[in-house]
Amino acid sequence: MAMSGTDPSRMREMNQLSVLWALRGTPPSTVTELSGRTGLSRPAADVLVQQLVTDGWAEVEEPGASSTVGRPARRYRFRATAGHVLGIDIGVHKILVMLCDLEGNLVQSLRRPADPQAGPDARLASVDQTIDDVLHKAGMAPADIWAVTIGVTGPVDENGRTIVSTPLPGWREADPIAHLRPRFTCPIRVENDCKLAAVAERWKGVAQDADDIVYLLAGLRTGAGLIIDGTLRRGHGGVAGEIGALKAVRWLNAPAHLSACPGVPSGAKPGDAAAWVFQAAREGDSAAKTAVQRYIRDLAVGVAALVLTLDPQIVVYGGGFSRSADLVLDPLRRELAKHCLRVPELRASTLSDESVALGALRLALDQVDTTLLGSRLAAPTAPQFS
Amino acid sequence: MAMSGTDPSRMREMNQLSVLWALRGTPPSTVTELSGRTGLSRPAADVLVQQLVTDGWAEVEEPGASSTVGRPARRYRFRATAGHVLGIDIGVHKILVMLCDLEGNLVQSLRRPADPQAGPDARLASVDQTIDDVLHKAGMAPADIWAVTIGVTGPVDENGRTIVSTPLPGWREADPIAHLRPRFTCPIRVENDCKLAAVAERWKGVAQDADDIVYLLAGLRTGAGLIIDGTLRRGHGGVAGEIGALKAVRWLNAPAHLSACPGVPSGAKPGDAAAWVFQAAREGDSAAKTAVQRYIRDLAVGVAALVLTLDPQIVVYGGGFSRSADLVLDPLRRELAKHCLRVPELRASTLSDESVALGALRLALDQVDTTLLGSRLAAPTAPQFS
DNA sequence: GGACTTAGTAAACTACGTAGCAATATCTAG
DNA sequence: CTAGATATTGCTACGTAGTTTACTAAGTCC
Repeated sequence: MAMSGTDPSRMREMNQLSVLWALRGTPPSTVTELSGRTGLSRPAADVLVQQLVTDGWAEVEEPGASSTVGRPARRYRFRATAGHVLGIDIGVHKILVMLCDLEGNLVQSLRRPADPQAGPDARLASVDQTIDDVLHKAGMAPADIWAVTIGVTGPVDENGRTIVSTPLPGWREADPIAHLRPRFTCPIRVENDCKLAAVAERWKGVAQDADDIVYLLAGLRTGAGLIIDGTLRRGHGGVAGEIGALKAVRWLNAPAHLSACPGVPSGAKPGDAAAWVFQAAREGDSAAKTAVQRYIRDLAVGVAALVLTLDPQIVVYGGGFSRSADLVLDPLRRELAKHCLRVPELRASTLSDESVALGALRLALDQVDTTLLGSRLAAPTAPQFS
Repeated sequence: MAMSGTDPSRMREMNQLSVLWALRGTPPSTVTELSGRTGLSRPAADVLVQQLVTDGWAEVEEPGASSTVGRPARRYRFRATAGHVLGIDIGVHKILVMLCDLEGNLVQSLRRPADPQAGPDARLASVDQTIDDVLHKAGMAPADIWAVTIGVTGPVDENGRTIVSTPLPGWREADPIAHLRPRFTCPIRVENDCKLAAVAERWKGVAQDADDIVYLLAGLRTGAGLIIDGTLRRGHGGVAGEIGALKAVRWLNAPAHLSACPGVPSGAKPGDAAAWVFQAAREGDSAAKTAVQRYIRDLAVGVAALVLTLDPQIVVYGGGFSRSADLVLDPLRRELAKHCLRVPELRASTLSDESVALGALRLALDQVDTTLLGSRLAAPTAPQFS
């Protein structure tokens, strides 16, 4: 709560930021609209937005055919293409790189299959290649990128290194930030995939209306991401949400109920096996129904621990298994009712497997917002370092 | 992140607030010091602080014998006695009312024993009496009170009513805010005792340096209060931290290990029994040592669930049993190491059983800060309503 | 008495708000 | 179909508020 004194030039800076924020996320606006949205007078909004245009933050749209009475108004819009950010999902089976502008409009997206056995060097080389392709197709250079966020499985420390365990072979030796640092001058951040998916769900998914969210990444591995008071929570050491590590919470075994179900086609990959069980349960196979029930019962204990701890508004069921949410949501809700004092709303994710990369984009955009548009308005160029 | 436009008069208001915040929590300051602390020029700080004096927010201290070279400076100080707040702990066995000024200096404190069997009406009548006594001894009227916060056991909803269960007989029927509303015009708030104790620990206890805290109220009942990113978290429905409700977390049974210990003097009250067991364990009694060990083992599961979920910086061991922290902390740390990915710092509370009332004071002060000293500077009088 | 610090005051600068006027379009009446 | 009324934008001039800078006066210690 430490406040600091203000002088006229700072006031102007704040008002300029105010106009900039009023410009963002809206259709091209007239000066009068900006004046109304910021609470500033029309002349003030006018000079401020013109300054934004000369600075490169905004663009003018000369009046065309007007639809209403009165002189047609010149319109201004946020120059979202002044900068771009990258969101990267480094998964076991795929690498996904997304590129969007400052308003979050997707510009380019590229997916490459990855060898599950590949070591960190090979995997990072593949990431490099995918980034190159995306930048090339978008006609951009690394210097045009203002922020990069990378999602990986497993807990991540503040330096972007994976700490405990991860299904990516040898990944604990990898240092993705050091690897990318020579190519990018902008901030680079690495974050856990569950946490990024949670962020994506609040940005473009089913949790846009909530500030307290527990996100479940349900698949062959189970994980969680927490958003509290609208902010992604990493915890003091970056391992918030890792309730699955508790022995009483059998998240490691929960998906095993599915692959152990009798009747699964022999030789099926674990992911396919789970899909088969869900489908069989949907068609009435009693063994499959039992397996799903056991899976949900084990899953519910961990969810209940998260819910009892945080009392969130929504629990989002995401990840690979969210395709089978129709089978899971109602029984899970019933299980939660047994454990919890107050059962939160339960929703199924509608984002596909792009959620991690989407969340990475959002975090990169947040980085830009705080660095360039936070309390000081900087020039519209790539910020340096991290 | 919605910013709003500013004009010169608002700028002055902000600067006045800035000076006020620079004045608080420091010894009486000269204008030059204020100027340095706020970043404002000396003349600006001068007129602003003089305005604060005429408004009643600050007091002048005419220069006495100066200790340094140069003309002795007039000093200004925050008028902490402009308003006061009440912090009330309604417990099973006691009622504690504390009164402090706007800087948190304790003015008056009064404790009354309470009948554990007393119903809500009798208990609230006793609260009324204690409030009256405190106000009388301090020479104040209810109108001098700017905020009231009450702590009770059990989960509390946003209207101050106890939701689920509570050891206070019949308390679910009680409506403390409605009861006190006729006497006070200021905001009244009711909060769970664990949450308040957590706040107290960060204010005056062992967790002043941390922003992510799990507070453990360990006694005959076990509870938790969470502070995340420096803010007390209630959860969406006010039941955050109630991990003890999970069946896999046997917090309800954990203290029973102590009272069930063989050798406990028959007829001892549960609290005395626990104290006896701790003392016996300290003296080497093996049965007592086993009982303590079992207690800690059960306690640790719930703590681990909280820690794995939130990854806090510190866990504070508070409540009635914190007197025996010497026996608990090390074994608890070892248990946590078995469960957790990262073991946070474990500290024993040093606040006595005043922690709930202290936390209530702090929350009431926070209320005053946001209402009167938040974004607008109001006149120094009691705020209205809640 | 000199050095150092604070207190108080006047002038200059900056930024916003209001008022007013010209420009540009649509609507309506004859 | 044309001309006036109406409405909205674009722009400039002026007044107000607040801060900074600069300067003078005042008080204490060495």
